[in-house]
Amino acid sequence: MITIMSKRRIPKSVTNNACECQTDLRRGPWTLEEDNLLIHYITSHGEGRWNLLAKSAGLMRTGKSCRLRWLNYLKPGVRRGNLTPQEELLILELHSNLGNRWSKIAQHLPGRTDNEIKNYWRTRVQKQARQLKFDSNSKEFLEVIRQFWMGRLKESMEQNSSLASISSSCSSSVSISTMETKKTNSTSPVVINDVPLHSPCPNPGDTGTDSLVKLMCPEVFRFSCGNSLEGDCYDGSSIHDYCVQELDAQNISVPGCHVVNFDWFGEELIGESFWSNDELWQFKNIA
DNA sequence: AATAAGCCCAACCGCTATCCG
DNA sequence: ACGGATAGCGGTTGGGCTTAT
Repeated sequence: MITIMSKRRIPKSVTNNACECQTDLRRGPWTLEEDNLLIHYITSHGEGRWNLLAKSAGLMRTGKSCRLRWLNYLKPGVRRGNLTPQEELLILELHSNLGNRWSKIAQHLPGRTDNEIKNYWRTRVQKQARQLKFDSNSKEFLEVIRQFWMGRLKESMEQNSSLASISSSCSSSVSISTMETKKTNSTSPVVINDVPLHSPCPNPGDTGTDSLVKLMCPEVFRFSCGNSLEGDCYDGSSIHDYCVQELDAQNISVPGCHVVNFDWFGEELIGESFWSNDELWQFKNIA
């Protein structure tokens, strides 16, 4: 039995909602008693006909409210709690294909609701976009998501799977090019590895750091291309210093691409901190 | 310790699509 | 074909909680 009490809006009455044609309807957080009524009624009579259901169950709620409460909270199988890296990755992938079609995305994540996914997107992903000063729907931000966020998620999944415990002196580096898309035989759309993943770095041997430089400041990347960055173990500060140094050394004036006073990310950005504060810096495009 | 700011997410709102008589 | 009821969707709100000052 789900007994999590809602902490939301203070219940209040609304009189004579024109659509619901019912007086003195309750709004706000659901009480345990209401939850029990709803669960009991649906267990006995099934879902559907929500307005009728609300009345028959003795709930002073709109049918809409009952439906939402059931689907998002009470229905058996609804999962709560933090999204797994697999789920996050799948959401990012699906959103890149489907856009804000939350219900469609939710169909691929059993137990997760469209509301939850929507909230995740708004609170986590759009927050990232704001911090990077991107439009969350912009091509640039989508690229950042593909290159780094997804990379970190895949990396995390690999680490969690304990398939390899390679000790490295550079565990925090982003090595997208080495991330493999593992295949499974599953036909379920839920399985992340069956989702066509975006291509890794175009250059074999390209390091995550190189990719970051390339993405954030292509002009610097071009100068460093082939010379790499002496390994794949650079934190954000090093990259920034490198870019500034290269820009200065080459006397590069880069239209639309500056390395500006960067602003490190906080530690607790996204769940398990896939983007650490040493991996990205803020930059601006100057048109 | 007190207060402010920001985050999280359940719940609501408005709109559109679909169903059904 | 029409209109009302219902279902479903995406956007928005706002209150409790956490963190920063």
